[in-house]
This record gives sequence, C-alpha cells and structure tokens, in this order.
Amino acid sequence: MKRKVTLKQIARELDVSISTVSKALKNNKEISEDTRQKVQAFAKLYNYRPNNIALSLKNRQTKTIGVIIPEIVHHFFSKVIRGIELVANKRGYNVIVGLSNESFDKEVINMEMLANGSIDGFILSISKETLLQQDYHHFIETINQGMPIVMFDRIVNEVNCDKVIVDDLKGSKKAVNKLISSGCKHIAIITTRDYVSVGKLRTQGYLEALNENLISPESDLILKVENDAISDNDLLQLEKEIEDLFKKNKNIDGVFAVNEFYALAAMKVLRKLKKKVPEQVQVIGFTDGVLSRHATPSLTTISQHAQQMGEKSAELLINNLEREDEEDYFKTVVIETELIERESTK
Amino acid sequence: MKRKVTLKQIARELDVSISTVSKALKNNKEISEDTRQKVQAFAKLYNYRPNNIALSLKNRQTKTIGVIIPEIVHHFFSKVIRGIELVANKRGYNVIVGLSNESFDKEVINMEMLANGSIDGFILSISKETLLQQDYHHFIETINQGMPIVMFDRIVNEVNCDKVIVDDLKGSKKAVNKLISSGCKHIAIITTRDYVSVGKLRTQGYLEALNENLISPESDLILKVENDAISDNDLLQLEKEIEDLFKKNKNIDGVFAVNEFYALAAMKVLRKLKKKVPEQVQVIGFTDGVLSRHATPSLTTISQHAQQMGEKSAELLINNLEREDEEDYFKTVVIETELIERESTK
DNA sequence: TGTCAACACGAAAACGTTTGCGTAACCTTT
DNA sequence: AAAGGTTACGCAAACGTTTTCGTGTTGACA
Repeated sequence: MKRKVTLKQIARELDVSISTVSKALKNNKEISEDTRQKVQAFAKLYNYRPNNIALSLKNRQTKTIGVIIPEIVHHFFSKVIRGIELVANKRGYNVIVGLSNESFDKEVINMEMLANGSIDGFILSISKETLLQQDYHHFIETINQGMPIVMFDRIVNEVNCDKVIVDDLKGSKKAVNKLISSGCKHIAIITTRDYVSVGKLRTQGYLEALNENLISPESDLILKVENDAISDNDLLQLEKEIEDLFKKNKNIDGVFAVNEFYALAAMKVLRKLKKKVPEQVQVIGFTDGVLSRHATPSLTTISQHAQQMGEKSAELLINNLEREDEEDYFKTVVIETELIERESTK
Repeated sequence: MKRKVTLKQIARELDVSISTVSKALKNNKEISEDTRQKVQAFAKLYNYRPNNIALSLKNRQTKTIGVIIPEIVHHFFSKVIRGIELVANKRGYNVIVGLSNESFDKEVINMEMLANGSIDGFILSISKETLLQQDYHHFIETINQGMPIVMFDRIVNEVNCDKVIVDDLKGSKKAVNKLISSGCKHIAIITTRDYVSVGKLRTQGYLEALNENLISPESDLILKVENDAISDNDLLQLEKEIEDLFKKNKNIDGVFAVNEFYALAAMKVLRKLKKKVPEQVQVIGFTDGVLSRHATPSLTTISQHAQQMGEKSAELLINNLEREDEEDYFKTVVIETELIERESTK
C-alpha cells in the first residue's frame, strides 16, 4: 500500500526544495526547463495529486456546497439534488448532503457541523418543524458569519438571502383553471395545513382561480390533512378522510391535490366508490413525481421542474461565492410551472 | 458581518499564546483555573468553533464519507443514502455525494476529486458503463492508496473490499416460489441484460426455482430488455415488448419482474389485454420503490431493505476506518429479502 | 577586474489546529 | 540558603500547499 505522495517527498527524492517542486509542477518559468521535466516526470510516475484539504486551508475555500433537505427519499428533493450536483460539478464544486428529517434540531446540528469550514455555502429547504417553531436564528447567524445561503421551495421571508421557488400560486390556478375549462363545477382541494408555505399558497391559488371564474368556494370542499402518507397507517387514515369528503359532497366532479400522494389516494377512493376518472371526476396533482406517470389512469399534474430548481439554486450560490464585489443584493427566482396533461383529466 | 473567530484572534485579545488558548479550551490542567475561565468565556462569547479543515489537515482524517451512486432520482438509491446518512451522522461523519449517471468517466472523475484528501473512505454502487467495460482499475488504485471502499448492490468480484448485497438469488426464488404456490404454471420473467449483476442473479434465481419445482423453463418466457423506462419513449418501447411477450405466449399466468417499472408496465399491458390481475395473471416485483404500494392493484414485491443496506455499508466502512490493526479481512454482508404480499398475487 | 542583470533556486510565512517539551517563577523542604 | 518540585505558560513542529522575497552563481559588458 503506497500512501499518497506529497510535494515534500518528491522534493526529498529529487534533492530540491518543496518550492521548486511546486513551481515546476505549475510550469513556473523561474524553474529551468531541465528541472521542470524531471519533476513533472516524477510526479506523473507517482501519480501526484495536490491534497484538497491543504488547498482548502490555504485558499480559505473548500469548493464544496452543503445541501440540507428535510428528506431524501422523495422524488422532488432527489431531483433537486441532481440539478444541484449537475451544475456544481460542472463548475468544480462538490456537494455534501445533510438530512434534517423535518427536525429543527437536526437541521441546526447539521448546519453547525458543516459551517465550520467544511463548505463554502448552503443550499437548503426548511424543515417542517422549523417552519412551525418559526425559529430562524441559525440561518441568520450563518449568513452573518459570511456564509451565503440559497433557500429553495420551502422558504421564509424573515431571512434575507437568495431564494428559488416555484410559482405555487400561479401553478395552482393553472390546475384549477384546467379543471374548470374541462367542465368541472364542484372542485375539491386536498391540501396540507397552512404552516407549510407551499400548502398555503396552493390553497390560495385554488381560491383565486375559483373567484376569477365566479365560482364561490365552499369550505366543505377544502380538505386540509396533516399527513405524509409515509406509513401504511397514514395512508389508510388519509383515504378515510378523503372518502368522507366524497361521501359528504356527492357532487364533486373535480379534485385538485397539492401532491401526488393525495392525488393517488383520491383516485383509489374514487375507484372504490365506483366513480370513473376522468369521466365522472377529474383529478389533477401538483408534483414532479414518478407516481403520476405510472398511475392508472396516469395523472395530470402541474410539474414543478425540480431539477431546474436545483440547477438555478446552485447557480445563484456559486455566482454569489465567486462574485468579486461584496454587495449583498438578493434575488428571488421563480420557476415556472407546467401543466402536464395525462389521462386523469378530460 | 463578523468572520469566524480563530485561536489566534482569541490569543491576541487575551494576550496569551495560541497554545494556551487551545489547552484552556480543552480544560487541560496545565492551564490555571483563572485563565481557563477567561478563555472559555471569551470563546463562548464569540462563538468559537474549531475549523474543520485545519483539524482534517492535522489529523489526516476528514470525518467524511464519499458516496458514489449511479443515480439519485431512484427510490432504491435514495433509501440507501438515507441509511448511510443515518449511521454516519450518529458516528460523527458527514456524507458527500457524487453521481456517476451510469457513466464510467464520471465515476472516475468523481472518485479522483474526492480521493485527494476530501474523504476518509468510499461507499459506492458501480455504474452500468463500468460493469460493461469491466474496467475496475480506479477502484483498485484507490484501495491501494489506503482508502477503504464498501460496495453495495452492484458489486464485482475482481475488487477486494467490503461488500453489501441483497440476496438476489434467494429473493428471486422466493418470488417465483410464491407464484408457483399460488397456482401459476407458466411464469414469465422480465429482466435486464446480463451485464448488470443483479439482473443476471435474479434470472438465475428464477431458473433455479422453476427447476426445483420440476417446471422446465421455456426460453420464450424470458424477456431481457435494455431499458431504464426513463423517458416516455422508453416506456412505450418497453410496453410494446411486453405486449409481444403476452401475445406470443397466451398461457402466461404469472409474471416476475426484476424491478417495479417492468412490473407496472406489465400490469398496464395486461389491463389493455383485458387480463385480470391477479385472477388471470399474477404479478410480482423486486424492489423497495414507492410505486408498488400506490399501484392499482398494489404490487406484491420482494423488498430489498435498501435503508438497511445503507446502514450496514456505513457501519462496515466506519468500523474499518476506526479499526486499530491494519489487517485486511473483507466481509460480504448479505441483506435478506422479504416477500411483501399485496393485491397483485392471490 | 568590477558592476549589473539574468537565471535558478531555497527559505519562510501563511492558512488553523494540537501537543510535546522547555523554562521562568514561585514554593517547599532540609 | 541551596536544592528540588510544582505551577503556568510559551515555543515550535507538524499536517500540505502556495507564493513572496532573498540570494548565490553565472555571464556579459565596460
């Protein structure tokens, strides 16, 4: 087992100084052609590669981006990561991943671990618990210490930084408008509780779309669930709530679900209730997930372009890192949504 | 914006030496109670945290694990990562992620980037291209340089290192046995080409199970596809091939698919052909994915326990990293599969 | 022969830690 | 009062780089 070779070792072998070796490898003209060749040949032979850690220490930058997400087993987030990774690598950066598991404490700990020199900047999406507690001091302190942050999807106005969001409001309106133009009169929404900003915004979009089409919203048609559909139990519970919704409101002919789990659960319940999709009830989701395409019938959705969000986030962060001037002007980039029509709507 | 405070700055402020500060913070009894208190108070006030990079350089370890996977937008891999992250964090390690996108070159580049000091060891699953080319020198060189590797799922015998695999052979036999015991007589398999080791093993398990049940395999019932079902086009192509299979072999009453995409595609085709699942044809998949649970009918599968694979991989790697003796004895851990019965089988 | 530039290289500092060792200053003991 | 011990601290090296500056040698020129 041959350990990695260092400048010092090359220097000793070739009986020159460390600085000579370093310069020779960089083709510095201070060093004679002769010595340069000798050093480079030796370095190649022993497969010399500069030590990243030493470089990080010297240059005070790690060329690494820290990403903190609430959950990785989730198509949206893994697509975002892919986008981040794509542009990060292209621009010479690595990606280090931390999971908060939707927990405030883990979010804080993870950030503290990474903030002490391991990375140059953060890209993150806020955990639910943090959103609930509304405690954002760890973000603000990190920024105050000179480490830039880009937030995506689950953001918060209290923190001043670059942000990348999907246009949840407009996206929801697109969805509801689609249902309306396809003939739906009684449109239900299945959404999350309001503390998750995206849930709130999507609900708002639903309401606005109805209003603009002169349909008066009925509170009975708004189902807010606290549910991740992660365990089988959650799923059953969710289906029960949805079943209640349909039973109490027999006239529902359109459903807008703020994610694909809710949408698929709705379709499952509808099948059980012998309602045909899309003939009797049309369903539309809000997601980038894999379920939509493979569902039967396949699900019409509003795509969030998750990968594009990741790419944009990484661009913003790296641009910030590599900007010469110290000006702090923060952008909020809105990623447009897209209606993808499949079989669950007419 | 206050930059991160260093030992040197504290030393200067308090008019003591750097070493005194360092020792005081570690409660070294060489330093007087008085000075210790002063230093600690000051450090706390300015929120001193040791610089990880400097520590890495000094200790020659980064407390970071490099993970290289072919693809992150994939339930199996993201679950593995979650498992890795879980135990890594518990044991004080960070996780840095690289994606090979199934490309040999990207795999090599990613590994080279990380191998120069950024990480202490690798956990990886080999890209398809690498498996095809059968070029494993980058793994071997990395190991020779003293950096341990743990391979999971897509492994290769030519490389001597710790490995974590699922018992593909046994798992497949479980699946096929289940079909047989549920009354299937003509069982088809939809699998990948043989260079993907898991595809090969699962095919082999299928054959063995048939043999053990005195059913003679028919080559017509073995469909090997080169297909990731990633684009819509792939999906159509896949469905076409499967449709052909069913049309040419009308007596098929059981299908074993080596992943959930193939399984769902099969179910879709069956629906189109007006074959009832599970009454006329039973279907079983091999996966941990999210599709299976949400499909209609929900899919009976062989679960691979992906998260557990990740946990085990991380344990193996960290144990290796923290082992005192230099002995190289490599383990191969087999994660047992589990049959999860849902609606697609009787 | 003396002066100066060009050339080729080395010494050292710096990044932020940790730690073994050296050493003043004081205290105790005989 | 001399010897030895303790206390409380600083120095310096080490990890692996990069880069500025200093310097010895050579050759050209007057």
